[in-house]
Amino acid sequence: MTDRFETTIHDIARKLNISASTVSRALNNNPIISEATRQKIRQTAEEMGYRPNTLAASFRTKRTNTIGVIVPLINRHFFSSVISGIEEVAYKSGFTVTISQSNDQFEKEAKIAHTLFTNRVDGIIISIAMETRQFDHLKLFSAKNIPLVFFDRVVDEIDAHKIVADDFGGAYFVTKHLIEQGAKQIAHIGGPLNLKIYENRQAGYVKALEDAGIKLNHSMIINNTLRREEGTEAIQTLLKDNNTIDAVFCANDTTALSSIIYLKSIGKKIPEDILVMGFSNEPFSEVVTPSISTVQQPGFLMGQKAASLLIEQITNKSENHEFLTIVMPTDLIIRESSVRK
Amino acid sequence: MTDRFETTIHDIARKLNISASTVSRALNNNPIISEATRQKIRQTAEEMGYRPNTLAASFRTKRTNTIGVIVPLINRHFFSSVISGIEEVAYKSGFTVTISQSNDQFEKEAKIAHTLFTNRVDGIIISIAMETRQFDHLKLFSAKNIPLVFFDRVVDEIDAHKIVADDFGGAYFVTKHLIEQGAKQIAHIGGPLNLKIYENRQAGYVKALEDAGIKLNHSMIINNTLRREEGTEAIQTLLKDNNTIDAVFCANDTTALSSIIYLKSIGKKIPEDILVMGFSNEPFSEVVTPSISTVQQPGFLMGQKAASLLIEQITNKSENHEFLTIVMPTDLIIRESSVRK
DNA sequence: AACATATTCGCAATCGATTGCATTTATAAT
DNA sequence: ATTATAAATGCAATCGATTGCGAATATGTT
Repeated sequence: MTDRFETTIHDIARKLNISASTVSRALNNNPIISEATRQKIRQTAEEMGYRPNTLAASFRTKRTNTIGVIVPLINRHFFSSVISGIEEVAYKSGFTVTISQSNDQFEKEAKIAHTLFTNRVDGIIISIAMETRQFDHLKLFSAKNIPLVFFDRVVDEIDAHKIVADDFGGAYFVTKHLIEQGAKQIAHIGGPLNLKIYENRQAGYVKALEDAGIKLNHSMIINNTLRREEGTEAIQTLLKDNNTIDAVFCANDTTALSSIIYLKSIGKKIPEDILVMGFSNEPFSEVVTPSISTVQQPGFLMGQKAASLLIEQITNKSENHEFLTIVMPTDLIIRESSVRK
Repeated sequence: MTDRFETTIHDIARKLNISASTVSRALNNNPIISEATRQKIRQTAEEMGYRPNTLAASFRTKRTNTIGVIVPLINRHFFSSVISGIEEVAYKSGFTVTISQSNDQFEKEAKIAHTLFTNRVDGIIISIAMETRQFDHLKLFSAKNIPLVFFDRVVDEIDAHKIVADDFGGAYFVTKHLIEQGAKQIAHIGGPLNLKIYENRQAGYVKALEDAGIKLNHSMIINNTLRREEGTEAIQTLLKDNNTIDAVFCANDTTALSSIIYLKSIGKKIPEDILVMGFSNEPFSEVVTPSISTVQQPGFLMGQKAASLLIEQITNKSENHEFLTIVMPTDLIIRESSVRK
C-alpha cells in the first residue's frame, strides 16, 4: 500500500483558500507574510504531510543547495576528517554534501567533476588526484562561475580559495627534530612532485638540512607515489646506495610503516639504528611497534574552513575576487620511532 | 568573464528548424528518431556546448538517477570498501552516489534520511547507526515505494533486500580456532545486542563453545559499543572477574587492539598468555605487534551486490516482492595474536 | 472622514525537459 | 494511382515552486 500522492503548495493553498504564492512565501519564512497566516499555513502543511519538492525549487531557482566534495580516497584518516569538517559546516547552513572519491585517478576525477557539474552543484571542494596534471574539468566550474575551493592538494593555475596544511613547516620540524636526535644522514621518501604538498614537504626537509649546515645528498631522496610496496622498494634502494643512513623522513605514514617493517625484517632496530618519521598521522601510526612519529594536519578544521569559504562564495556571489590561500599549522607528534634511546 | 548563458533543447531545435521534442528524443537515443536527424542533432548540440539540465529532467520525470548511501562512518575500512563496491556498480549504470555518515548517531541518521528523501533519491542503501532503535525515518521510503537495501547492520522489521556477512559463521570459526589452539576459558567482548550483527557474532561464539562441550560462563561476556576505551575497560573487568581467561574474542578489531595494548601493559604476553582475536580486518590489524587474527568480510562484493539489487528494484519497479537476505561468506585470517607458540 | 503609507497577499509567467497523442511523411501493398 | 501501414516528427500540456509586479487590505495621520 503506497500513497504515491504528493501534496503540493497548491493543495495547501486550495484548502486554505489562499494563493500558492503565499504558501510558498510562508514556508520560506518570507517576512512579507504575516505571522498569523504563516502559522496557519505551516500547520496545515504539517497536517497534510507536505514535503517540499526540492527538485522543483532547485529547477526554478537554479540552486541545489548541494556542495560536491571530491577526494582521492575517503578511506584515509586525513580526508575523512576533512569531510567531517565540511559536513558539519554545510549541514549547519542547510547544504547537502555529496562525497565522491577519485581513487587518485584522473579519469574518475574528471568524470565525477562532470557529473557534479551537470547535476548543478552550487560549489565544489576538491583535493586533486595524484594523476591529475590537467585541469579542464575544473575550469568548467570557474567558467560558469561556480565557486570552487581547493584543499590539501591544490592547483596553482586556477584562481580559487585554497586551504593547505603547513607542509613546509611540518617537514622542516620533522627534519630538525631528526637532526636534534643526532641524525646526520637523513634520507627522504617523497611523493610525486607535481603535487605541491610533496614539493613543500621536500622543500622543508631541504631547508632544515641547509639551516643545520648538512649538505644535501640527492641520492638520499626518492620520489614515488607513496604506496606500501613502493616504500619497501624505496628503503631498499636507499640502503643499497647509501648504507650509512641513520634516519628516514617519509612523506606519508604508509611509507614510514613499510620502511619500518622492512628495516625490522633485515634486523635493523628502530629507533636505535635508524630513526623513522612519517606524515599525516594515520590511526595505525599510534599503535604499531614502534609507534611512528609523524605530523598531524588539522583535517577537521581545514574542512570547516573550506566549507565556510565556499558557502560564503555561494551565498554572497559578490565580486570579492581576492582568493585566499590559508595555511593551517601542523603539529609534530613525537613517538617511539624517532627518539634515540 | 563568465558565460551565464545555457543552451537548451529549444535553442537547438530553433537552429535546426525542428521541434524540441525531437531534440529531446534524439538526445535520449529514442529509436523513434531517424538516425540521420539524430546525428545532426547530436552534432549541433555538441557545437552549441549543450549541457542537459538534469534538474529539469529530474523534475519532470521524478527520477534523479541518484542513490543515497548512509553509513555509520566512512572512515572504517569495511564501510569504505562497501562504498567502493556500490560506486562501481552505480556508475556503470549511470547512477550518481551520494554518501553520508551518521556518526553512529540516530539524530544524524534521521536527518540524513529526510534530506535524501526530500532530495528525491531513487533509492537508498544503508547500514544503520548503533544508536538507531526506531525506524520511522526509514519507513518513509517504504511508504513512498522508494527502494531501500540494507547491508551489514540490517533492520528486521522492515521488508527489504538485505546483504549481510556471515557473522555467525565467522564468529563460530573464530571460537573454534581458539579452542583448537587449546583455549578453554574464552571471553567475549561483544557489541550492542540491538544490532543483529553483534547478536549473530555472539551466537556463533556460544554455539562453538557448546559444540565443543565447553560450558558457557556469562561472566565472560561483556557487551559495549566497542570503542577503544571501552575495550580497555572490558578486558580489565573480565580479568578481574575471571583471571583464568586464556583467550578473548572481540567483536571488532578496535576492541581487540585495545585489549592487546592493555594486556601488554600489565605484562601479559600475546599470544603466549592470552590469545586475542578481532573482527572486520581493519588495516591496522595486520601491522600491529602482534598482528591481530580477525575475520575478513567481503565489503566490496557486498557493496556491489547491494547496489545491483537496488538498481534492479529502481529500474524494474516490478511487483517482485520477494525480498532477499543474502549472506556473504567471511574469511578467517589467522595472524600472530591467536596462534599458540 | 479622507488621504497617505505600510502590510499583506494574489496573478501569472517562468524555469527546461518529457511525453501522450495527433499529424505528417515515407514505404509498401493492391 | 490509391489505399493501408509504418516511420518520423510536432503540439502542447505538464511537473511544483518561485517571484516581479500590481492589487487589496490594514494602519496611521490630520
